[in-house]
Amino acid sequence: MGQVRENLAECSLPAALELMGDRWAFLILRAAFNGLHHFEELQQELGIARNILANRLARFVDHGLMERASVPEDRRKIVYNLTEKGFALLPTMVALRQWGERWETGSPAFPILVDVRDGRPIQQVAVLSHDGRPLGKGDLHWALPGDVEDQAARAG
Amino acid sequence: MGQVRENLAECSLPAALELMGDRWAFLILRAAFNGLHHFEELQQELGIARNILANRLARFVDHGLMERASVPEDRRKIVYNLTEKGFALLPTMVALRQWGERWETGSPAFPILVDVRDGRPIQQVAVLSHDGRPLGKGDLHWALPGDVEDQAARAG
DNA sequence: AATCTTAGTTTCAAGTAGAAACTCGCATGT
DNA sequence: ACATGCGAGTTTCTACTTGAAACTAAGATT
Repeated sequence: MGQVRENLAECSLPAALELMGDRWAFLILRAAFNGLHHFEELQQELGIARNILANRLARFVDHGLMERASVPEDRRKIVYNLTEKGFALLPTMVALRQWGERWETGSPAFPILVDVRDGRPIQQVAVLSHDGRPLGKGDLHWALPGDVEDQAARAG
Repeated sequence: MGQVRENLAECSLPAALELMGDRWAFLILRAAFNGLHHFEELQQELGIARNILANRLARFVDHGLMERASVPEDRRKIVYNLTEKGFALLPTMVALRQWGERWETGSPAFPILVDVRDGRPIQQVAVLSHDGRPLGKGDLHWALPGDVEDQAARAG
């Protein structure tokens, strides 16, 4: 992989990490993916401190990852639902979980994610080239604006 | 997506997050992907406090994400290199960055990652079915051990 | 009316992050 | 050989964050 020393701080990773860069963020997200929508459910399932959970949920709502609505049938209850933006973190979450399975816990944790159509397990999340080849260690390169347009022009 | 309330804590996400669940972990990783291998380089590039950097590097080495070696030509210098395990976090990191580009900073940050062969930008990291279809909100389901083997047997 | 639930907030102790100064082995210039 | 500088940390001390537990305030239940 090439060396690009300029501009490392200007990418969107820091922005993403400001929200997701703590121990609980992905765990709350995963619980939400799994159909937990209420404060008490989340708190008990995760074992997170109540103040921290309240703080994180508020942050998620502020940043548009979740929507907070009260339930009409029982107006004490609040429902937290993932927005499209929140759901868009699924690939990241799955990638991290798969990494953990492969390299930390030593493989297939259950439950596993399957395609609802055929019940088959999903693929490993990978970095793919434009035509779908999986890209590894030596296959990647950082490019600046000019480079990419040149290449696209040459290719197309 | 189905509801699986049992067993949420038994998956590998918490294990992965113990290592990667802080603000700096992915930034250090990314810097390493980008060819920064020395303490001072990392410290200056990231603006991280020296004690925290030292602590994180030690943890990465402990957990086998990086290898620490001293440089023969200048024995003051230490080189930190990603192991296979560390490199295996690339899809997670790229997924998170792409999410940030799409939803936080509002798109194409430079430099971008391209395939070194043809110079073309990489695909969006996605969750794919066994046959390569991208899977979205309603397409996923959590399955327990028995379910999956049944399906595989039925399909194959 | 009394009690229970849900979703928080408050309080305070303990832990972690951050900035700055310090150490220590090694290299370099003279 | 000696002074100076550098690379990779460590120490110290302050400020912020986390976490556990108790508390609160609407709204539901009996």
